[in-house]
Amino acid sequence: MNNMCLVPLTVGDRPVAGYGAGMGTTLYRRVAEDIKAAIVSGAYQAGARLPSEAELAARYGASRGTIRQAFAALVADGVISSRQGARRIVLGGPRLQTFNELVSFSRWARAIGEEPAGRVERLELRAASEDECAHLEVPLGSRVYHLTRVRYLSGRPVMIERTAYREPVGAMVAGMDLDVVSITERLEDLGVIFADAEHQIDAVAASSEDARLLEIRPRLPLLRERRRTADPSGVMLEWSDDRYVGDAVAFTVRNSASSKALSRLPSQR
Amino acid sequence: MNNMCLVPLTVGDRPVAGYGAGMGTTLYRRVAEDIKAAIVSGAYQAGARLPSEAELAARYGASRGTIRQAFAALVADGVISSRQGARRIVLGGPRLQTFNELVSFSRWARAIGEEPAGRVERLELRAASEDECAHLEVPLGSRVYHLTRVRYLSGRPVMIERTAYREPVGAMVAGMDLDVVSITERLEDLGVIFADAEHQIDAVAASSEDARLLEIRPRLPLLRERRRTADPSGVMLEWSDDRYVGDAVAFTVRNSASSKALSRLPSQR
DNA sequence: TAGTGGTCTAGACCACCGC
DNA sequence: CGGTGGTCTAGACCACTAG
Repeated sequence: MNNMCLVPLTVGDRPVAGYGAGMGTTLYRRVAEDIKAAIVSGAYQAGARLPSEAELAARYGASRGTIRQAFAALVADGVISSRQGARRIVLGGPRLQTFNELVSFSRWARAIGEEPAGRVERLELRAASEDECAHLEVPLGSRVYHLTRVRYLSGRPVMIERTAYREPVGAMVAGMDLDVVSITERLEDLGVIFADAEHQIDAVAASSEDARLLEIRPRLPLLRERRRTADPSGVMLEWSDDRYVGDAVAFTVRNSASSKALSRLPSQR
Repeated sequence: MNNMCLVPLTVGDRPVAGYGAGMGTTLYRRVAEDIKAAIVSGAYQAGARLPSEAELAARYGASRGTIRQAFAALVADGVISSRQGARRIVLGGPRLQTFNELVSFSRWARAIGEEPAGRVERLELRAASEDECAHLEVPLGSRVYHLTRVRYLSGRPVMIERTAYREPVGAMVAGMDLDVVSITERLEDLGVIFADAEHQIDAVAASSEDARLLEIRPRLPLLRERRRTADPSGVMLEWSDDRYVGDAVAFTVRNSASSKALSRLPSQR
């Protein structure tokens, strides 16, 4: 019983991605990585029963608490399910994305093997509307940067983003080569940290400007995502209205009795 | 320092809802409930710093691990955020819903103070399509129950649900008074347990049938939620295609680097 | 009934934040 | 620098599942 896929990696390991693994990573993250890798590799199919806590604890020379922490991360990600008394089982379905892939169109595009691109339609510094002040939590009358950009997936226009950036960040955005780079990644290079995001998703008909920019007919259904992103201390950084061509994109959410991260709201009026 | 909102409830307490609280509940759930209640009551505004683990441990006479478990539940729910070295802070925004409110239209409607209703358009037992067999994970040629129902919020039609139920469950559904009851709640009374759900959300144009049932014009944008729900052992119970009137409903998702439960997918084609 | 996960404790060391 | 959260241990008892 040595060459199992769940045996801890020894040397020269370079964890691919996921739980922030790396060289100086924590034990429970590595356990979670190993289990996830084993699932992705097909060693554990959907519905398969995973090893018990006790077995993994022995295999890694770790305490039970550490193994439980690893499993908890996988449950939170919707990868496995857990019930008292029974072995944990693998949940099928699409692989989930990292937080960063959700906030950055470019990162998401590359993660699914598509080539992201962007074309700036409008960039301006202007007084924020009342609505924008509320969402960005800045005083009335503040000036914010507005960016309107068309995003492409392998050459096809699939999304319009209309984003308002709060002041310290807006100035950084204004100085970028917006047609090429990922703003999110560029801002992170500059020390801006995106920590929490709140997404609101609904369906709207394409306006005439939407239709022109996306090269579709007006009134076709668009999937709208309005997003607020905050830094680690809770300061709002951006407020964005993104509209996807209806047949281009869908959102998926996995939830269970223990992990509830999605909410359904009635729209105003 | 006694009558604080975070002091553990003594006797005769009847926790309202949320973390599965009740009389014979666990300590960490009660701590989480108390904190959440304090946030909802306004004692801790968005951005406020919460008490430290050590302080709460002392106040509840609990160990640090238990308090951490309570905080972890709140982080998973997107209610608070957490970073090493700094006090936890309250995140603003809409209150999230329980898993049950997400799966059951009726429960959701009542939670937001609206009166749910339903009108059966069609109910039939027929052979499942190839697509349905795949989603319900039943053999090709299986028979499944199909239900088409229009759902109302305080008298206004806002959603069409087209649901396929896997066999053991379908028979139960067929025997219900579908115009009145919540199917989900009724099934739970009969011992069926909904444990995990996977939601896929996109935008589509209303078909002529959609338009007729929802009393709107054809081609208006609808928010479509396709949902698969499984029982605790991973057996698929239902596969549903729900379509909401565009300006009636939106979904919101809160995510952060530690809790990633949402995924964005390109649709086929 | 044996195995397994859920809850809880008491203590330890470290990394990070803010003063 | 002290306070704080992040990680980890070793052990205990209980509730539930499955054979």
